Amino acid sequence: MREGRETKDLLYEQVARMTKAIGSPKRLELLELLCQSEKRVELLAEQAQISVKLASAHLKQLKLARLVDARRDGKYVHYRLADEAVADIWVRLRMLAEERLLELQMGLRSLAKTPDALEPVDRRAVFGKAKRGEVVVLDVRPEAEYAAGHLPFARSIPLSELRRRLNELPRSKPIVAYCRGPFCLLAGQAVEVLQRRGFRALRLEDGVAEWRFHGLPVELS
Amino acid sequence: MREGRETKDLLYEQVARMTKAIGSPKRLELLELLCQSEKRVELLAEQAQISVKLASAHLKQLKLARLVDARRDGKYVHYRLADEAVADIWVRLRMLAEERLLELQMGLRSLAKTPDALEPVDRRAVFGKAKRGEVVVLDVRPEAEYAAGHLPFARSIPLSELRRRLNELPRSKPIVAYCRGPFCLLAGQAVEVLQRRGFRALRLEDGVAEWRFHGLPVELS
DNA sequence: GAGATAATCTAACAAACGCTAGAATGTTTG
DNA sequence: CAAACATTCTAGCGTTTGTTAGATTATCTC
Repeated sequence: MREGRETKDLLYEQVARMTKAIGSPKRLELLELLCQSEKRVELLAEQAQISVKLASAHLKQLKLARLVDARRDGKYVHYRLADEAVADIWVRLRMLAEERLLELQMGLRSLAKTPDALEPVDRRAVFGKAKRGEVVVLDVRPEAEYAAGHLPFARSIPLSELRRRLNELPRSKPIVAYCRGPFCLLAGQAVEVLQRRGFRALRLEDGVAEWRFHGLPVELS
Repeated sequence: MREGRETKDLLYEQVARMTKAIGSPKRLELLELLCQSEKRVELLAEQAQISVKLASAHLKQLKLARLVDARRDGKYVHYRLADEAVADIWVRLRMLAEERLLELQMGLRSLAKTPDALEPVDRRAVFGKAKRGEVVVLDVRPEAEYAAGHLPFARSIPLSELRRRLNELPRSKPIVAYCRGPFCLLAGQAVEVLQRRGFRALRLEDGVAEWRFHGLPVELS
């Protein structure tokens, strides 16, 4: 069975090819961004804080590994995840790393500037309270991402507009802000702004990918 | 928020570190082997058909990424998966690659020598039939792997002993053979042997990791 | 058709990786 | 304590990868 080894090598080789494509910091960030909504290269580059050229190169690799698809629209090229399962794998890899890598846990802790860390907001409880109107769920991502999918009962106020639009928010209820997920800074900054103005605000670490992952509904619009 | 970028980079960096460790053909093969049972370096090297030195180097990387743990026992070092979730990720990555990479599908097809490929044996149906004694489920992996976990109602006859022990098998019922999973050659070879001797035999592509993954029970003993 | 814009391709280089072979370590066994 | 064995460490190699910068392609707009 000498021929078997070669086929076997080919099989693992293919899985490795795909996994390697996932396994780069920038490409993981790009995938996370694509979990929010489909985007053009330039926007991806800006949001991942890399050059357009580099973004393009990374996206090419992701496409070669069949993790994303590209679609041309005039002079723009829009990229999107090739499969729901890619978002799922991203969330799983991140969770496994969070659970097992100390350095990651420390990094996350340093993101939560209010070192309370206490009561990691429970997503099902939030869902219930949002449904009954006991809290306001606030999506602080750019509006296009909100439109592509958001938590049920969530309102959209992008972080960039938050200071201008504080009057839309109630002081009577707690505000639960979320963004792209645990690695994203937007919700943390939003909570900071809100708390400084005297709102009762806290962060939900989930993004839509995490919400979906845990079997909770996600709304389009 | 200049400091935010650095922390963010660190976070993706960590997930990438772990993912990179998974993303190598040999290390994937080693992980798959470790999904079966804990093993010593020498055995892993032999089963993955690489040198002990190389196996040791790869295992070191897996350990550094906290994907596996090592335990010294006399002059041997036993490696095992650090977490159930690692097996789960392996199965998921493999399934995603199977679904999306053409080269992989072709490779798999060339493994199934009987190009029937028809009726990909349904695992739940097998479970039911095995329970009712309508089929014999046969585990053809080495005995130690069987002992560390096997499908319910499965009997163990390692491939290496199969020719000698054919008399233990009934000719009246279908025999369903399985091994380490879709990439493993053992079950295919067993089926070939059995069919040539006039048994009704077919292959179940699952291994215990796939079985577990799909929420079916796995027995110890 | 000229100029502007979005994205990709090419070339180049340093850094990281996969693999091999030789030396070294730790443990058991006589 | 010496010999045998399992495993790891070190050094070296060719290859692949991440990144940048310059040239190129495709599309839109005037």
